[in-house]
Amino acid sequence: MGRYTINEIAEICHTSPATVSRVLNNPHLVAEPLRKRIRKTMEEVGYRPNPFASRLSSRSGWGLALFVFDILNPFFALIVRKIGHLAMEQGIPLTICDTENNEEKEKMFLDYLLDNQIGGIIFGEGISAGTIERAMDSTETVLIDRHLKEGLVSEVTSDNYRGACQAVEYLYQLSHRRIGFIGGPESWASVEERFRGYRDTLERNGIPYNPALMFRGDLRFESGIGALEYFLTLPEWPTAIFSANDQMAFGVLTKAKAMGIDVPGDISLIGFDDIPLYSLYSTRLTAIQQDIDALCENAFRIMMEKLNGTPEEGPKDRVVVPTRLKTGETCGKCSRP
Amino acid sequence: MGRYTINEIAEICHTSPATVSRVLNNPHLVAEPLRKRIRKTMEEVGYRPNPFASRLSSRSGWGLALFVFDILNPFFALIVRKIGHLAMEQGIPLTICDTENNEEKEKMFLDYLLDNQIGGIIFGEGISAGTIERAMDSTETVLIDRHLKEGLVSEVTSDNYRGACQAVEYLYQLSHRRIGFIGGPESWASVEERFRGYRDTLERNGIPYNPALMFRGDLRFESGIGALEYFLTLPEWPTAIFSANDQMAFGVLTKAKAMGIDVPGDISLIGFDDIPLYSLYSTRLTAIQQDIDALCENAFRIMMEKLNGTPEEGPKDRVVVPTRLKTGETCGKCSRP
DNA sequence: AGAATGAGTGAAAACGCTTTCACTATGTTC
DNA sequence: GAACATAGTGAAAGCGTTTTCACTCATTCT
Repeated sequence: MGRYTINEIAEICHTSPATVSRVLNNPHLVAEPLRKRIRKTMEEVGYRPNPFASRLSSRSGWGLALFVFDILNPFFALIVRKIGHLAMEQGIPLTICDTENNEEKEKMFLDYLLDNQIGGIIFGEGISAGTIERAMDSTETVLIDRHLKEGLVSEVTSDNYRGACQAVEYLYQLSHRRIGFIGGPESWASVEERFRGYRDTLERNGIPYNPALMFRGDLRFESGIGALEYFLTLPEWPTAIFSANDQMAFGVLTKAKAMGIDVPGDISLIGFDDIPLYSLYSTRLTAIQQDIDALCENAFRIMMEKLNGTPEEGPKDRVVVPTRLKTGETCGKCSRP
Repeated sequence: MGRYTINEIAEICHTSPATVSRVLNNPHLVAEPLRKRIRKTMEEVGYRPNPFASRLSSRSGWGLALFVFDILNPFFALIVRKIGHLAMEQGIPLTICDTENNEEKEKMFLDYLLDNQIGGIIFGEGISAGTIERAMDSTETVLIDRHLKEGLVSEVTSDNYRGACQAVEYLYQLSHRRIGFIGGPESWASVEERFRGYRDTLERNGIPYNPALMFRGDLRFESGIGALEYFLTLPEWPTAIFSANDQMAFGVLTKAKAMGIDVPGDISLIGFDDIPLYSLYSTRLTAIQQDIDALCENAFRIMMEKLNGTPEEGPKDRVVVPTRLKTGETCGKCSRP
């Protein structure tokens, strides 16, 4: 525990508490030799500033929070893990808010955080716009893999559009022409981007967009199953399916196996995310890989800049992280007309 | 944000800050009418105490932390979620520490938490004894699904021993006599309990324990695969397998399917945990179900009692939560001698 | 009746830090 | 050489609570 106080350090060094405080917060205001002496003493006695006193005095917020809508989803679990480590390295407490896709819970978490003068909040995809906007009024915010009104918020996203293009382009190269798409709720901007990428790439290759080949899921495993069932009711089955995330892709895969449909023999399948956990499955999924570490590092860096830096109100940062194609065993040359 | 201060409330109510503070912390010390008036005013102006001032003044720690060794494991993710909500309901910040099974990281997290005067720490299974003991010296600790030296720490565990007995008893009822067991590292006490339950139940039924039927895994999916491979090298295959957790059981299941071995036709399989997430798989696993909610609620309750209650140093609490058998599709009547 | 008890309250001193202000040496500028 | 910056430092006043201590009335006990 923080045994020593700033006063004791001051006494030992024959200086004043004010100066000691300065070497902590504005080192350049203290002359070199004195600064070194104070630093050394702190080191020796193992001085730790009392965070409560410091916050009370400076009236600034403390700590970060991370909102995710489903911690059981490995994509978010990885984000939680990564941000958790980044925060710890900087000595910043991180509160995880798992909203379970429930606006009521979002509100409770947010109220509670604002009461406690949180320093900043990082929001993941799937959190309602209302909650984010309310947070923005009172604290620093960064969005990770989530898009809100242009230019208003700092956000870090994968290049969802380009990623989707890569996926469809790849299937096109494999001679697929009837490509199904499994999307998500319209409110998820990042997933809508993938849809745009899908549609544009088709059209760029001279294939008109066919709404019958678009199935809206909810990004969960089960909707993958539903999607495949739907596609099989079509007079002409798609020869390939692009799923907006891995979980649904695995729904497709599982259902296909259960029905004796061969992947990629009968249908090719490509996912989005490339979650390492899914190596559990006996079949390695081909997918567009998101660089989760880069996503988190950028979001965290921007947050730190906001917390430390001058509160200049310029245009908000916007970082786009590239994706890459990770080939697995679920895509093959098209075998049907 | 906490706009009003205790002084302003006092002024409005024509009383002193001391009295206002008392209605917050020791309401019984304030006479009824005055107390009501103060409460009403707080309500009206939306008073929120400043947590920093409060902690600074009372010199007590703040917030809780939860250590888990792998947040990608759904069993722990569920614990994180549940404890997260319990904490939020009580208005207590919760820091998640995902140690990734790495003692170095445990140490960093702990140092950091102690520096920041954490109020209490809840440890999950898989955290090293050294870390826990160090924490116990400086802050309140509760163990969840983790056993340490008898009587020293408060702990909440599933009835691992009884659960294992249930599993083996069930297989025995189905006429299985050659039952394999997939265990975990010896250092995981909860898993060792399952082993004890396995062995004792066999012997109670007149079946001598056969070390060849015991395989030590690491609780990960991959070791399930390894376990099955090992069992198949035996001159006589087991007719049933009891896995100390679901993940390894799914390893077995996946490998069995890949090899064309029928479950439960050729081999029956029972797991431990019963994680809902695994409903993903097309086959519903038979498993011993742990009551995660009860585990978390008890652990949290004990922690709250420690934080609020008198610091009496009696024997530590020890809560054991019962398990139940959840039948799926992976166990059947024994078909081989 | 006088003393002793106890409930209810307020004044004031912490808690450990930040920050403003004033002050003293040093340069720097015409 | 007077007027003025500028760097470096300390004194002291907060920040919003909690907590100790002392005080005032009632009430109860001899």
